[in-house]
Amino acid sequence: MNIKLFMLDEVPQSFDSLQIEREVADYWERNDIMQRSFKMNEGKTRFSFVEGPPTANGPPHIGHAETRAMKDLFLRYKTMKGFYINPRIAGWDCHGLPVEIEVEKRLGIKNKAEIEKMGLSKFNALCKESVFEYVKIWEKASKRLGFWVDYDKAYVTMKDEYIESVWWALKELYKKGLLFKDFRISPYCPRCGTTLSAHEVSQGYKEVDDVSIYVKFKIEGKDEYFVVWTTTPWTLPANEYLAVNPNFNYILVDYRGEKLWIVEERAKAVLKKYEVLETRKGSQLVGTRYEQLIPYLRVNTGLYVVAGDFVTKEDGSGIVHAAPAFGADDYVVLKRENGELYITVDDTGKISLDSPWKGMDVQAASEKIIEYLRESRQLLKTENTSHTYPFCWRCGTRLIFYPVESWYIGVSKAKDKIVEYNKRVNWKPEHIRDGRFGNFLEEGKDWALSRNRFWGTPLPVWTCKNNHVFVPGSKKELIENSTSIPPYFELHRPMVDEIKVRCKECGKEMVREPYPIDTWFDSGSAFFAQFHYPFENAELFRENNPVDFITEAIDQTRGWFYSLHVISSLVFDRNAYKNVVVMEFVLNSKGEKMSKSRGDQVDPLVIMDRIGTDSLRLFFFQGPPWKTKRFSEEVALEFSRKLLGTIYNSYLLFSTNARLDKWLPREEKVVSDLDKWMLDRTNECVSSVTKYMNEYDPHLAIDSIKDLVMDLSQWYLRLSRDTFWGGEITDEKRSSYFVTYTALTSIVKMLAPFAPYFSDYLYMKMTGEESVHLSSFPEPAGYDASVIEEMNLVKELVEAGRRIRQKNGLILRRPVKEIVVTDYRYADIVKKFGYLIQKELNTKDIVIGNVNSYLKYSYSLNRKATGKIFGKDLNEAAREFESEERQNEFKESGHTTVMGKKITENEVERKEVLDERYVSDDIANNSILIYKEFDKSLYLEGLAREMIRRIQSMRKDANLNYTDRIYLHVEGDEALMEAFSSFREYILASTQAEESSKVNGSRKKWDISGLELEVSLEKITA
RNA sequence: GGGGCCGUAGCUUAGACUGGUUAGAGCACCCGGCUGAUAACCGGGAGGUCGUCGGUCCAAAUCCGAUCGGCCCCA
Repeated sequence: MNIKLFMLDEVPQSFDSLQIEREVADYWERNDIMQRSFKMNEGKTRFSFVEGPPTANGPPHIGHAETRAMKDLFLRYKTMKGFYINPRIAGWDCHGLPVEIEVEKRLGIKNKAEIEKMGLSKFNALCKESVFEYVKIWEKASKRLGFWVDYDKAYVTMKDEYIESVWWALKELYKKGLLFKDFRISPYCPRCGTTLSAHEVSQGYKEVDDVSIYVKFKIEGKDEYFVVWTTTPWTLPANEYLAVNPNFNYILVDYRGEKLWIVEERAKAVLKKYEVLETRKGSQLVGTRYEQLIPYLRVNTGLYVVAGDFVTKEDGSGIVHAAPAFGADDYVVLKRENGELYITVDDTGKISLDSPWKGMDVQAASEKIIEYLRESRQLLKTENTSHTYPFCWRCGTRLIFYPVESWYIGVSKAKDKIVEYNKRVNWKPEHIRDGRFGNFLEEGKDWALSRNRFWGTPLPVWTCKNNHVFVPGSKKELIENSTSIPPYFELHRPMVDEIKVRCKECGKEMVREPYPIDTWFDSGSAFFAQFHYPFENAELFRENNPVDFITEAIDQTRGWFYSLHVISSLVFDRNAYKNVVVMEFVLNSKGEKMSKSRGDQVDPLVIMDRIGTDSLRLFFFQGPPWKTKRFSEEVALEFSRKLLGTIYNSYLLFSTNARLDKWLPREEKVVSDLDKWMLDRTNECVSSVTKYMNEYDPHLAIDSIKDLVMDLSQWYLRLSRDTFWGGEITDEKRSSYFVTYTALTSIVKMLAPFAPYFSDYLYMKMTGEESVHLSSFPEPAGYDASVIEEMNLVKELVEAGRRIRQKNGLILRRPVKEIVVTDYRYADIVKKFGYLIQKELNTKDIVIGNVNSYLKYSYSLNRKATGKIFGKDLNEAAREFESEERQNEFKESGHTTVMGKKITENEVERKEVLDERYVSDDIANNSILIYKEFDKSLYLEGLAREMIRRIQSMRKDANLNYTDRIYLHVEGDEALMEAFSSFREYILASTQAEESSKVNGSRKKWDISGLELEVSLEKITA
């Protein structure tokens, strides 16, 4: 053990965590401790981490504080374990809709047209500016929280270098055939000319009454019809397929002379009266060809029945019309059937198909189409339906589903790989892997990458009129292929849009596809793009890939965790990360999500001002990270007061005494079994904390630390106080100081990642070293588990003794003659720790005995067996049998005579009764017996202790210091005076008193179990 | 509509994967103790239909099924 010669430093009597935090923060700042901790393991084994970049479009809330505390916890821990973490930097997510909306709000504008009007250049400049407005607040809160990462070297997703790395990845995907253009059927506002995000759509649902219709599709070459239901007649001209559920039963019915197919369960509701001709499974109808309902569109594909699991029998006819351009399910069918896409409506919501309805708005066209169908006798019936339908949240226009071109990442093509790699990730908690995350991966949906917006990483795709494609994988590649290049440009719109490329295949001019990409692709590239890989830092990237550890809240399962995983699987053919801790949300004290609208979001900075950073952090580490936590200041304070306050007090007690003895920390010979235990117990704790931290179970680690602190304070120090305040410094004292010192320094070090301010404060006080964060984590050492087991038995024994005393009115103050231990498990520990048990239980002796020596047996008549013998005299007989004479006779000979009848074992029940001089209780069940009778000497000693207690109480009331001496005079009942004279020396020494007949100080009368006592005392001055 | 997590004392929770003495702690509460850690410390007590119902089993907080409530993700 390497300990610096250093006098333990004093701490104030009262514990002020806020003051400590201020002092330590200031000290860190002045001495550059953070940067030095970053560098201290340079060249050693790496541990890698990536910060999940927040979009700083508002101030951080308490949930952000939790994730940042969790990240910091493991970074500090790994650093103390000797790992080198580089990069250890912040990161900021800069692009995307949230930023645009923030700017729109500020400008008071609300649609794309207005942005285009003001100019992209100006708008994007504002976005860029806006990003960093909140970063300062985030930095301040993060630093205060003790989240130690390098803020000056933060990666920033809007920098050209970062974007270039993203472009490189996209080019890799393109080369693998995993980046392609396709249609996406999106909610679309024809008036605003824009698609809406899921979030926007969900804001605009309204209850509406619509006309829905049932129409008849004629089967080719037969006089039979499919009954089809729709609420959007304007899509009928674009019909390409009919879908049935292969598992449902469909019936052919005779309905007013016509033969109609409909799903069995809906026939009654739709047709009322009919005759069933035939029943078939949906699967048997698949492939049936039918005639086009409305003949204006020339279709080359389709016009047959397909199977679709999405078909239900809740409403409609169980046969669904599919117009692939206007429905997501319909489009899936088209893809599967490999059909052609027909778009019969233009992007302003007007019919574009050459037909009587051309130029009409889709709603108006629907009415005309219904008329057309009625006239052509294809309409079966109409119905009024009330349902919820989405409207544009900005302008109130009814949304339609409309095909929008989008670039995709071919996730579905590589699904197996993605699913496979997920199995190698260590998820905390484990169920996320196969549950929420695994299920999502199984869906294997292609990733729609492009966005119809402005502020984002530009999609690096140029196309020409002949649909040839050029994807530059770097700035250089773009410049080399461009026909004209501005003198200065950056990889953002609109500058990048101005760059034109000549097509290598046809020589035509190529222009950039106008989209920026999904921001999740930006952040999901962080594990390589933060290095500007592959253009720079290739070695550093390799050393940090896959990343050892990431953690974020659970909303990132389909966000960042997903984008990292997919990008890494597709681009690098390996995992992005090895260990991921998924955190649940922080809720308010009622268990509800905190929200801006409720106004109960709490500002972490305000909380830290009030309860201190260490308290806030400790709150987060209670209970598993993956469990929701209800935040309350009271709960946070309670936990930290209990833990940190106890450690502080322990140090105060220890240092006060050690300083008086001028003890300097050094290794000492361990002399007592109690000391040995404390060391073993500390080592045991170090082992388990290390294990828990390595397994990413921080809550178990902090629990273990807390248990150790309690063992130190409530058991070890309590029992060692006598040793501490002996006069001279002895071997026992040295041993005890050394053990306490070892335990306390271990605790403080283990606690350092959890409560960095407090730990460093005490660490410096007790070691004189620079910082706990520049020190190393305690190494797990061997320990003797049997010693710990033994001490648990000692505790159990002492606890039982106290309990039995209390229950039997044997207050601890009065010594008892003996305690008998009858359980063999206790035999060894009584030999070893008997002195300790004796002291704790205030007994003159402790002995091991056989329980049978302390039990007596009493016998009573077995009433069932003897009822017939004695009849109505049974009660009298029983009384006689219980007399001493009969009992003795029975015990000696095994039989006796009662009321002239012979009684043997068969007529008797035996009961165990504890010797009446001893007591035990139900829980101890005679394994521990306390002798409850007092002889005169014990009685007097007890009275002496009673008197001491009263005198001490009066000393305290008189605000005397424990070194102050007093004059003392006592008067009272005879027994008390006898006790006083018998134990005079003991009483006077304990109370720092001299006897005096004339005392002018405080005077008080006491009642000690009915005995009167009058005490007078007075401080001796000078 | 689909999926996931959670529900144990007034509050914070352990135990659940792997069923087995009396469901274990801490805070608060009540009673008591200690009085050289004193605005600290120690002990005891009270407080639990383990959300509810059903099943499996000799035995269920634990496994299975349903159901109610909370939270989240997706449609």
